[in-house]
Amino acid sequence: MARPPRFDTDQLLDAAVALAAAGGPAAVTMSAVAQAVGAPSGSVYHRFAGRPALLAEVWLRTVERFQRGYLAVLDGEPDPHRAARAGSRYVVAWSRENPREAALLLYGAADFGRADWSGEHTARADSGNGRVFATVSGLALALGATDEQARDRVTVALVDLPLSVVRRHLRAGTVLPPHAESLAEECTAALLA
Amino acid sequence: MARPPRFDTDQLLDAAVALAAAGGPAAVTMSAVAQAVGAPSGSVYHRFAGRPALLAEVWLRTVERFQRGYLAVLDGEPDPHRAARAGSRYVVAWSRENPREAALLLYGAADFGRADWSGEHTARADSGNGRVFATVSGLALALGATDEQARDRVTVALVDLPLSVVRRHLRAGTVLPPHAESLAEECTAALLA
DNA sequence: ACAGTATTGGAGACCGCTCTCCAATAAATT
DNA sequence: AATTTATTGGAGAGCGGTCTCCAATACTGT
Repeated sequence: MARPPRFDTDQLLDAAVALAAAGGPAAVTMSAVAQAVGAPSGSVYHRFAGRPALLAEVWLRTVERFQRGYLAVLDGEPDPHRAARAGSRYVVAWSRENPREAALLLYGAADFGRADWSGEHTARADSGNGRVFATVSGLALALGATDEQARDRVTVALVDLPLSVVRRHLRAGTVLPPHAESLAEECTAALLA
Repeated sequence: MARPPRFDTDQLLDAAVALAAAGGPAAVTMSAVAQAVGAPSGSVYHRFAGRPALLAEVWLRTVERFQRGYLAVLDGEPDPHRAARAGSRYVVAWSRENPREAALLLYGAADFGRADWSGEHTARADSGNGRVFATVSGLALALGATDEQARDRVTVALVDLPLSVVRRHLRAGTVLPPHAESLAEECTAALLA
């Protein structure tokens, strides 16, 4: 019924991921993506309404891919301490397997122009964040964290700390050391003890 | 001997800090800085050789201001455990007092165009990082960290973890909760126990 | 074979940013 | 008062990025 596409959406987003990992969100321009896959700029604008839409899609695809596996790990383990350790380890392992996409996540949605996103895109972002927040809150409750500081501590242990372990390596573009998974797991366990 | 300056270097750098805190490194353009202080673009180019030089100066001034106090705290306390706790607390307290400059430090030198810096600027950056690295290494030794994983754990406890505590609040532009200092201190202590 | 349609391919207007250049200006020195 | 010098003030060229627009294209269903 129509001419088959030579450049599909995922191919363009893959190029955008590579550009962002190498040069930050600012390097993700419509022309750079077009040039990276050898497409004319018209093809890029055919799939994305504009640069904000492209940035939103590349951010959301990446963060949703990560969250899917992360939530599966946290929900798949009934014991909260073991769930926390597995989650921490998962963050590092996922970053090792997907270094370019992990480098993206070290930035924030704001760096990807969240202020210019459409309502649908911001809603998708909020929805994903809400699911993670709910799961972490449930885990914090199971761990007996009642006051705000204790809940913040669980958040640090589950989310921020494993990201810290990988941050310096990803930013430098070097591979993660072999012991990174166990380091993150031990640190998380130490915070929850 | 000459006409007195209406716009001095620190004034321009202050404007650059505000712009970076609000919109990231990409928002720090020569014209934006000029417009922020009401100066013509010529005045900005009179003080900075170009955009890379401006970005280098704003990054280095900020990171050096932070490191000065941080190293003083770490070196001022002979007991390594107490030094670590004090350092962790200092990171949070400094961020509370200097939210815009702290928001800068959440980015990396690479985001401020380190690749385009002059030799002098990269040398300054390396020198500061080297001093911090030396101090943290000395502290790790005093804490009995022998293998690489143990030393990484000290680095996480001293540097990455307190930064994680403040990251989400700074990125969101909200004030740090009152218990942030003690949260960071307790987490650091837990990792070093 | 034919018509319909999504997609390509690229030209070009528009805009903001970088950087250069130079005359005008205002203090300090003699 | 004359001279010197750092700085201001702003105009404008050049460049790269965004976005629009439209003809050409290549495939699908009938």
